[in-house]
Amino acid sequence: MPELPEVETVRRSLLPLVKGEVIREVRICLEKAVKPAPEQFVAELTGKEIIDLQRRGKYLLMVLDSGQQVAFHLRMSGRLVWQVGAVPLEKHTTLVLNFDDGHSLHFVDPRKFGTAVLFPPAPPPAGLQTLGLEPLTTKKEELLAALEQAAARRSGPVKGLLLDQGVLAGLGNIYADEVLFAAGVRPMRPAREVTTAEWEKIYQRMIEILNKALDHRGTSRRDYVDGRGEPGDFQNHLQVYGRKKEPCLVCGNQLVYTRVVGRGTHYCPVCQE
DNA sequence: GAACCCCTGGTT
DNA sequence: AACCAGGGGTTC
Repeated sequence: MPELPEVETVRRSLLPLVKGEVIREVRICLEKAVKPAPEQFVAELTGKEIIDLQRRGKYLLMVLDSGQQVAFHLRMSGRLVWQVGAVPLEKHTTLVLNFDDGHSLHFVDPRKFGTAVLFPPAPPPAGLQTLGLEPLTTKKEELLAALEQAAARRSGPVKGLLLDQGVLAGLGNIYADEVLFAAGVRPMRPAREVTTAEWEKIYQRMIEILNKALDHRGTSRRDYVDGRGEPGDFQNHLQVYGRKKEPCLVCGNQLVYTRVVGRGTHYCPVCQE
């Protein structure tokens, strides 16, 4: 799915479009995508005005004038796209919000993993409550302390720590590989053996890469587009992700593709140790 | 941790 | 036909 830069790009692109819109009609095409159950979901949303869009980790939070929020999670293949006027529903549409002025917001999700949770009355998604620190807005000292502390009580690979949303909110498989390459740290290195100097470097490279990815409006490999349906551009700037067995752009040696914490993982055996 | 699950669709 | 995929929850 969309990782932090993609979800944030969706948020930024949608906010000026949906802010102030009043929900006239809710169409649920996939019942399991929403909470609470469809009847209550529809009843609670209809007539409400969208007053803000926020982001926490990979969650997009739609704030309503009732004080309620809808927590969208796009998972692997979800897209939230703004539409003007009546358009035929795209295949795999799971949810549509139709607004008073004829505009609408379509949730399209081929793999059907994405969710929209209205809370209250539903409880906030568990993953949202236990979310870790925001990479871009947490103070450096605080974030580094949290990373090192988490690393100290963990036996597994450093990549697993960077992907742990309860520690750090928003990195996914693409950016974890990119950050570790830029920092010169192998993804399978035990987290507790990563030195303070290396954490510092991981932190710096992570900030740079996330900001650059935001500048390029995210990475579009397959499904990802922003709220206007526009793809991002950062796929053209990836250093290792998706380049299995191709030459390293820094040293020319062949990149390695392997499996770490169950995820396909790219790294350079020369540049990363 | 690893293995499997939720799904569809693209690639080998 | 088999395997893979940007996520994450559950179960050993």
